[in-house]
Amino acid sequence: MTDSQHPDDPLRLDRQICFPLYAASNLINRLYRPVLSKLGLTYPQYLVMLALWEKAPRTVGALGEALYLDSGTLTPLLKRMEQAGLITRARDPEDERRVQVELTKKGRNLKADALTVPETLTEGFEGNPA
Amino acid sequence: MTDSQHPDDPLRLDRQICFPLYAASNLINRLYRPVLSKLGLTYPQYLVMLALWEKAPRTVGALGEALYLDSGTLTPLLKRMEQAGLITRARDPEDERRVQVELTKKGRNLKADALTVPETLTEGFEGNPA
DNA sequence: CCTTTATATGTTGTGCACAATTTAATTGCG
DNA sequence: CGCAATTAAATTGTGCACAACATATAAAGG
Repeated sequence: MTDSQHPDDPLRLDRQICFPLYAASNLINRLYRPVLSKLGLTYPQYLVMLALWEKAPRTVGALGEALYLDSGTLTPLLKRMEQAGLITRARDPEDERRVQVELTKKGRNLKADALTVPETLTEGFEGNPA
Repeated sequence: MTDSQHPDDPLRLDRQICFPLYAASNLINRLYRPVLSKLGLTYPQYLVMLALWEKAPRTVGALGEALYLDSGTLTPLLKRMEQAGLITRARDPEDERRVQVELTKKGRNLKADALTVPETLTEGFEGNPA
């Protein structure tokens, strides 16, 4: 109906490349949320943990570069993670402008639990009976 | 370096499918923001306008189905668009549970300006000198 | 009728995401 | 040295996005 009325309209929703990307990103967030909440993490917090499990300590700026996020997003997020006892935040004595983010023991130990996350999310795919 | 140390780690950031999707969605938002701000729209508001330019009036629920968003997201967003004079919100007399969202004249007229959005965003691609 | 039950939207609270601005520390450079 | 320019984070304000809950209307069953 819409198609026959406006076949060439560049503003048709089903012509947009970015909309499915936006919708998929929201969907991902919804899928991860119940799984990650068992670990006490949100999706962006989970990404920070992935980055830190690979390499720590890292500065706020280095985390932002890895995750394509700025300090206005990361600072409050990291403060919540510090409150949760997963990380520490400390000014770098070498350069007092920088804040070094380090894993706590609790933060390092969380990786063992996180290992089940990828498979939990792929359950139900590829003929999985669940 | 990370690869040689943890070649099989399923939690490596560069093994995640969802992370590039998340990062791309944020990037899209950043790209659209300056272009859409000239129209007085945010990206989700732009999607609502696309949906309404195709078919209006629509209920809040129908918009949510089209855009994969719930009422907790849409209600305040639609109120801001109503404040901006782009839409009207009115209870459906047929079924008072429903709220019909209709375009105002200003909202309909905005489509002419929005037609430049897709090409503005693709400038710089495909050997475009800009 | 009249009481469930379902449906549609709104409200509240938490947590991003980002632009714009601010603060503070470091680096140049004359 | 002295001071402008740069860099790194933090702050502020706006606007999503969603879960959990609340409200109100409508439909359905006895």
